[in-house]
Order: sequence, then structure tokens, then C-alpha cells
Amino acid sequence: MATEQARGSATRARLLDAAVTAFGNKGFHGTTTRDIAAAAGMSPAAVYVHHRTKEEILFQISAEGHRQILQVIHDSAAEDSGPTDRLAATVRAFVAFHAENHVKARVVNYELAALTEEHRNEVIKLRRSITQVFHEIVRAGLQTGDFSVSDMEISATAIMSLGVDITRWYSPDGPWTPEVLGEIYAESALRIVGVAAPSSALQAHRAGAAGQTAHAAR
Amino acid sequence: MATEQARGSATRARLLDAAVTAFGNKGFHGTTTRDIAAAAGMSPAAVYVHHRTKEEILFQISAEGHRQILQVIHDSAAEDSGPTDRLAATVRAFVAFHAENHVKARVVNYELAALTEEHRNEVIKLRRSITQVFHEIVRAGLQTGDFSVSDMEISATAIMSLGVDITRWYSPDGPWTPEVLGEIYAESALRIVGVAAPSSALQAHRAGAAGQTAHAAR
DNA sequence: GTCTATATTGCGATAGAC
DNA sequence: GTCTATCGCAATATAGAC
Repeated sequence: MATEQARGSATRARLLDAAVTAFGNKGFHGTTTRDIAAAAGMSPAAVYVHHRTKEEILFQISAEGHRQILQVIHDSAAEDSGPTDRLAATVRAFVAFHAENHVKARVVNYELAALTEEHRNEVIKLRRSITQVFHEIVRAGLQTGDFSVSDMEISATAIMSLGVDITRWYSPDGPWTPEVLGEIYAESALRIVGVAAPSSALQAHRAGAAGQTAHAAR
Repeated sequence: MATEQARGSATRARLLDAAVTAFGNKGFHGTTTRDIAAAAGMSPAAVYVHHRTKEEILFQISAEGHRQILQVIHDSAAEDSGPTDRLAATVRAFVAFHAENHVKARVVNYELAALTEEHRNEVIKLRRSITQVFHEIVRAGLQTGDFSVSDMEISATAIMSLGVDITRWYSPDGPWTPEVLGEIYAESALRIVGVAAPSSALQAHRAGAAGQTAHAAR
């Protein structure tokens, strides 16, 4: 059972931060425990005072990251708002989080295969809760007639993909803040479910205004 | 200079296929050269008869995969068709390819960091060509007035994300064929750029019809 | 071109002093 | 709880016979 308390040792936090950065940039298998220790300013052995194995570090990051995402989208919209507002608010929060925390979110989204089966199953439960939030919003919008899509599940998946894929290409050096990205993607999500964006939310055509700022790996 | 001919040795092809599968499922750093050799039914040493290093195998896969994607989207639409048709055709082809070849495309999209700087730069050039295709279609649609978006680059990125992210979650055991996915995502792409889908392309509401088939890691 | 055997290095994890 | 030192093994890559 994973009933680990988030024991608040400063060293522990430094190690986890170092691991997030390393895993995010070089991948779990591309990162050595020595990398993590060095980035945290410690000896290789220090890692094992706080964590049993390298995989266990990944699990902590992954589980906690998923919980954080779940929290963010739960808190994003009032319970009593309609499907359109809920979808916009949820996407705004989901997208902004993925951009703001793109390194951590990269680990969260792309390193599931490196977990032990037991740990992976635990994380998958959290992922399913996240997926359900999007499914239920789209389902609600279809029931009220606010949304119109040919496949509920694919549409929800497409909307989530917008957020998830940000972690692959996003750079804070690029032209977009997490908030701007959240806003525009919220608009895109509404369009995907067949809601015409209110003209107030639709800013003037600024196509090409951002210019060619392409991040290398995009 | 990478002027390597695609020398058509059967053994070579078997090794590359084995590497695609292994890299796709366990990641580059999670795969050993012994894994590759074993999957190809050969001894560990046999790998080095055909490839200088493990990274060089990844480079071959990555470069060739990118070229294939570029080809697919180039061939997808007639030169003289309008932006709406071109966008739909390109997304259809792009998405179907990523679903059909989801393991290879996963390597293509997620293993750039494992390449040497030189190889990565070469691959990034190919990626830019792919990005440009989408940019130019959206730009064209804005110029003709067929499309309406608040940010050209973000919209093109969002559309590409639909295809790229498929490689993370797609399973052939799921309810969707690559073609169905391509069709629905083409519709979503049109909506993202503000084109209302023609009613002929919009199938009857079948929300919930697919049921709960969620793939584990989605 | 394929094999067996191996050189060599790097990595996860531990031992034991302070 | 941190360190230095190190164990044991796995990984990339090579040597050399057939």
C-alpha cells in the first residue's frame, strides 16, 4: 500500500526536484542515480538514505504529479457551471499546468513504462480519474445539447492530447505564456465539441503576428 | 553527411524492425543491444556488423520515419485543392499514419534527446519541414478567409498534437481503426480552424456508443 | 557475416566510518 | 544523515575463430 506521507525533509525535496529535471530531460533510463545525487549536491549514496530504489523515486514523482493534475482540474470550475464553462475552465487549467510544469508533466506522461507493474497500476488508476473528468464534461455537454461531436471518447481524448503534448514541445523561452496557451486551447476545445466561441473570447486575427519562433524540437 | 543508401539486406531489416519495437516499447535507453539482437534472432555481436553504434540505429529509424511522415502528408492532398480540403486530407493522412505506425512513430516523436547533437540537428530539419506543411495550410486558409483562428502557430501546433499524441495512447486492440481516427480528427482540425464541418461528414450523434473501452495507459 | 568469448566501462545499490 | 569506498552485475562494443 502506498500510504507514504509527504515527509517534508529539505534534502528529500532537493533530491526529488533533481530527479524531476533529470528524468524530464534525459528520461528515466537515461538518468543515473549519480546524476540525481550530483544535481542535488550530494554523494551517490545519499540517494538511498531517502529512497529505496531509483524506480521508487519515479513512482513518487509520477503519483504525486498525477494527483496534482487531478486537483488542478477539479478546482478549475464551479460544480454548478454549465458544460461549456466547465470545459473551458478545465482545459484552461489543464493546459496551463502542463505548460507551467512541462518538465514534471513530461515525466508524468511519458515514463509510465519504467514503473513496476504494481506502481504502474496505481498510477493508471489516477490517470483514469483524470480521463473521467474530461469524459464526463463532454458527456454532460452532449446531454444538454450544448456540444455536438461524432464520438464522445475521441473528442475527449483529442482535447486531452492538446494538453499532454505540450510537455513535448513547450519551452518557456517561446512566445507563449502558460495562461495564453490555456486560453487559446480552451477556445480550441470548445470548437472541437462544436461550440462556437463567443466573440468576446475571440481575439482579433493575429495570424503570423507571433512570427517564426519555432522551438527546435517542435 | 548522411547519404546512406537503404541497403536492402534482410538481416538488416530484421534488426531495424526489432529495434523499432524495442525502442518503442521500452525507450532507447531502456533497450539493450542484446534485446535487439535477441528479437532479431541473432547474437549480440551481429548488431555491430550492420550498425556502428546503438545510437546510429536510432538515427536510421528516426530519420527514415520522419521522411516517411513528410512523404505521407505531401502525398495526401492535391496541390490545387483549397485550404479546407487540404487540411482535412493532410490531417487524415497524418493521423492514420501515426495510429497505423504508432510504435515507430513513438520512437520518431519521443526519442530525439537520445540522438547525438549532429544527428539530432539533421532530424530537426526534417521536423521543421513537417511543421511547415501544417503552418502553410493554416496560413493559406487564413488568407482566403476560410479559416479563422486567434493564433496561426498555436492552431497548427494543436492540430499536429492530435496526431503526435496518438502514438502515446493508441492500441490496435481499441475500438478505432486508423482510418476512423483520421476521419474524426480531420473533422476536429477543421473545427479548430473555425470551419463548420459539412453535414455530410458529420455522422449521427453516437456519443457513448463506443462504451468504456479505455486502454490502460490512456 | 555469424558466432563465442571477452575487454571495459558504467550503473544500481550497499558497507561501514564519522 | 552524510560521506568514501566498493561490490556485483549489466551494458556497449570489440577480438578473433569459423
